[in-house]
This record gives sequence, C-alpha cells and structure tokens, in this order.
Amino acid sequence: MPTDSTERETEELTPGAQRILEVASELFYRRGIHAVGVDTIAAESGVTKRTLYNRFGSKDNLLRIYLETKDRRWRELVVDRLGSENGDPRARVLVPFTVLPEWLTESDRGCSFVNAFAELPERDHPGNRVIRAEKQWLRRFFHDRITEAGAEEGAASTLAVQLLALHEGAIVSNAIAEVPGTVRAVTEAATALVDAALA
Amino acid sequence: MPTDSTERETEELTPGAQRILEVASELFYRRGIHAVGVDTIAAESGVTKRTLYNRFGSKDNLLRIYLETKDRRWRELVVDRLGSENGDPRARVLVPFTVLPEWLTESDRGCSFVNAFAELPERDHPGNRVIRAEKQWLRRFFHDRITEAGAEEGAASTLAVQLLALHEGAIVSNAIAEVPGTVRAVTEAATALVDAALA
DNA sequence: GAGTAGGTACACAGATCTGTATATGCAAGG
DNA sequence: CCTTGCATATACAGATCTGTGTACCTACTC
Repeated sequence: MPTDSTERETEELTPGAQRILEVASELFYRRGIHAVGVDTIAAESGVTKRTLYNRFGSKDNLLRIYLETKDRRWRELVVDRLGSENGDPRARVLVPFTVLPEWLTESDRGCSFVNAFAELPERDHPGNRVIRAEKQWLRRFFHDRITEAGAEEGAASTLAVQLLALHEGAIVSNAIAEVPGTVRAVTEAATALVDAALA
Repeated sequence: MPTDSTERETEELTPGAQRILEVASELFYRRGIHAVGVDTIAAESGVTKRTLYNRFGSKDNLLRIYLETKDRRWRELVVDRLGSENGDPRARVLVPFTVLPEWLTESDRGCSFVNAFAELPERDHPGNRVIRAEKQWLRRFFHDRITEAGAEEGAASTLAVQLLALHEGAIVSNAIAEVPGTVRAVTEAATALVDAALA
C-alpha cells in the first residue's frame, strides 16, 4: 500500500507526488483552499487527476499533508537556528523572530496556518488539529526558552503568550498592512518585553 | 433604483435585506466565504434567493457590504470608547485593547478581516481594499493617539506598528491557541510598550 | 518474461455553485 | 383605484466541484 491515510514523510513520495504537493502548497497558500480545485492542482503539476487521487486519496488528505509539511519545515528552521545560538539565553528566546526575515521572503500572503484556519471551522478536521498544534508548539517553545533563561513559571507563561501574539501579528500585519520595517519594529518590541521580564 | 453598487447605510436596508446581511455576516465569519453559498444564506434568512439578488446584486457585493459594516462597527466602538476616556493620554492609546474583551465575546473565530483576507487574494477586489483600509485606519489611530501623548514622529511610527501587530496577534491567537488570559497578558504588554516609549 | 508500480487518457456521475427567468401575491401610498 | 415596492415560488442554465470507472502504456524487478 503506497498511500494510506497516514502518509509518512515527504521523502517517501514519488516524484509526481512531490510535484503535486509543491504545487498544491503554493496554490492553497496564495489563492485559498476552497478556491483551488483538484483539477487545477493536477493540471499545474503536469499530472492527471487520477494520479493525484491515487497518491493522496482525497483533497482533504492532501490539505492535511500540506499543513503538516509546512509545520515540519517551520519547526526545523527554528530548531536548526536554535542550534547555532548557544550563547545568550535571551537570543535563544527570540529565535522565532530572528528567522522571520528569511521565512517571510516566500510568505507574503500572511501565515499559512492562520489562513487555513479561516477556512477550516470544524475542530475535528485533521487540518484544524495541525494548526492548533502548531500554535501550541510555538507557545511552548517560547515558554521553555524563557524558563531556561531563568524566569519563574508565572512570568514565563505570561511572556510566552505575549510573544506568541506579537509573532502572529508580525506575520499577519506584514502581509495586510504592508508597512515597511514591520519585522524590525516587532522584533525590537519582543526584545524589550524579554529584557523587561528577565531584568 | 433601491440597490446600486454603492449601498449607503445599514439603516436604509429593508427588513428582509437586514436579515440577509446579519445571516451572511454570521455565516461568512463562522464557516468562511467560499464555503457558504447564496442558497444557504437565503434559506437561513427565511428569504428566497431572488430577494437576495434583488437587494444585493451579487454575492461579491454582499460580501463587500458585510466587511464594510463590520469595519464601521469596529471603528464606532473604538471611537465611542475614546470619547469616555478623556483623562490619561496613555489610556487613550490603549482603547483598542481595552475594548477587546467585549469585542471578542462575539468573535471567537479570529479576526473577520484577517479571515476574509485569506480568501481574497486579489488586491483590486473591493473586499480586499476594505480589509487593508481597516488595518491602515487602526495603525493611524495608534499613531495619532501616541503623537497626542507627546511622542515624536519616529517613536510614534515604530510604536504604532508594534501595537498593531500585538493587537492582531491577540485576536488571532486568542482564537487558535485558546490560552486563557491572552487578552489580559497582551494588554499588559501593550501597556508596557507604551509606557516605555513615553517615558 | 511475468508481474507490479506509476502514470496517462478520458469519460462520467452526482452534487453544488452563481445567477436568471417567469409568473404570482400583497400591502401601502398616490 | 391602481401603481409600485417587496416579497414569494419554482424552474432552469451553465459552470465547476470532488471523486470514480475503465482501459492502456511503460519501465523496472524478480
């Protein structure tokens, strides 16, 4: 069985399936989920619709894999950068902000997860679960790094939520408000909040 | 001609049209724009599809009016609360945050504008314009109140962008991350940033 | 050399979408 | 009284959507 409902890793996908996933990711992100049909995805992948269904089973499943893949890439980027930030504990807290400039080069349409959330109201939809898990992961990332930096529990919880909101807002308002220097300004705010909490 | 493409005010709508607008607002917000058909909107409004088209002309136009109405209500809420906040200039800056608890009682699915933005990629779509104008308005609101509080231009611009991001993030992560106390924590962060900038 | 994996080509079912056409009912205001 | 505004009922056009059925092709592997 090459394709069951719990698709494992991107590397195990056939070349055709990888192209489908790449094209679908771009289209879902740029045009929206419901606005993109499987016919379009198949055509732009240079593949027949039959192949798409043979590889992914359904549009919903393809959507879930799209979100899981994006989630994995985001976590890898953050964790990877964390590895080369062994010095200042405060800099480690701020890694999700310092990676934003490169992350946003290919994400000028806002946050993939927030956008998908707008189109996936049902909490038990697989995609909805992935989205909420992603935000929980980031909040916990902040919380753990803040704790490592020496803050006590209460302060860490509060600061984690504040940084999460600031981070979301940076991506979203960077796309919608289109104010130059948004990322820089928001990163400064995050730095100020961290410094104040760890003072 | 009762219904041209530049519908004036909500008060001028017929009772049927008002019901349609209310139902459409709820459905667009809770289920998404593309996921809701005009048949559903008409049925839930207790109205025929013909009436919907006679009153609003098209789904796109109804969508635009939905966004404009939400925008107007938000601005009115903020400006209204600003009127009863004549004392501390810093409290005036923070009005968009202090109204959040009541605004979010009926908005647990994130920000209407951010959600709609996810489904309206084209910049020249009327709805897209409304959304971007709304964010610009809020940023300018922050900027003007900060300036009134005595900050100089550079600091006001930076702080306005920071508060805008924090504000967006509060609404979005309140809906997705579902962490209790998000609004309170974020408002504290906003207060800290304002205090630091005006020190 | 037979089987299998991956893909093509193409038609089609069945649902749903936006928008329109046509004919009718009813109540208020001139 | 009778036009006009607002709504109803119902059918339909035409497009698009997800998903399937069927038959064929090709290359690699056992």
